[in-house]
Amino acid sequence: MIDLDDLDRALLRALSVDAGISAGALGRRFGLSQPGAWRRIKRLEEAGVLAGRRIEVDRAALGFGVTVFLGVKLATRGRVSLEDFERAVTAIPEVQVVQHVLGVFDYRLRVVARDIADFERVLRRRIMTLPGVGNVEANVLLTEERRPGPLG
Amino acid sequence: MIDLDDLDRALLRALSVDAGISAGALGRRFGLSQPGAWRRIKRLEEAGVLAGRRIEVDRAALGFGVTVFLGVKLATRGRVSLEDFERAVTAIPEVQVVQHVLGVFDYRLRVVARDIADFERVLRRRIMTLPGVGNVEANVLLTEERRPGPLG
DNA sequence: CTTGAAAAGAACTGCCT
DNA sequence: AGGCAGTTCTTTTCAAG
Repeated sequence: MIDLDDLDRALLRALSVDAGISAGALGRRFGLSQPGAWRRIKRLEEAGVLAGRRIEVDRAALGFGVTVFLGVKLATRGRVSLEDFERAVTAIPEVQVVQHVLGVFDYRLRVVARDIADFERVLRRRIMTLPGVGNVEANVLLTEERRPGPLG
Repeated sequence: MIDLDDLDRALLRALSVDAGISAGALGRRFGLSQPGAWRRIKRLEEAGVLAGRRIEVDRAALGFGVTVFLGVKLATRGRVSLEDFERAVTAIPEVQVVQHVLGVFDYRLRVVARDIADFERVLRRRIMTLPGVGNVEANVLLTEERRPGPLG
């Protein structure tokens, strides 16, 4: 667990908005030289704070206009059912995120579909047939806003 | 709404795992020249499919070991309360994601905290005091797995 | 920490098939 | 659409203050 100074936090915030900025541009923005900014970024990567670079895919542009969050409560319990469920849910292409959680539900899923009719097909034929599924609760995404979050 | 061929899908899948791969390396992997791969990536960006490049920050490495998903039902209704709620919730640094949803809840929040005691502080002093908050439901994150999802 | 420089590599452009 | 060759820019490493 490393702790960052203000400059590290500023760099992480800028990279959270757009990871495509060059080290030189970042340095100019925050009063550092190009190698100076570069070394700080490298240090954050080696410390594991900067865990990776990912692209953001606009699902709506690909015709997947519906995103649904599902809370899933398993009916059966025990170690076996968790593994069975995870293996089966991972095989569904429409499932984008699988979160094992503690609380009212056992799992939270992020599911994408072309439209509501397509989502109903996924729900009935894929989700409800998963091994051990009990209660299922759905929330349809309207808008989503990501924020930098706390950085130490 | 553009539709992709197999090569576009392969490129997007590879970039979903690691957006740091160069166009040259991608081309070698899928039988394209460097400019060939580069032009496809550029086309995906201009079509809006590749919406951006983001970094992934490991919150646990920064001392934020607890992630909680909150479902929030507003008590009061109407256009005003939605905007009030959104403005207030956006000002909480621990709130990483704000999702306006349809269903049992009105909003879903992703909240990070240092530990459970810290989360309780955020919940009592920040979340429960938000304008219009009614029912709140919590799920604590254990593990999370992201998958490429469908690409057309 | 900085500047400056140099080598390697990646990004980008034009022309051609 | 794709490849080849060349140019420009960034990354990456170095020396020195």
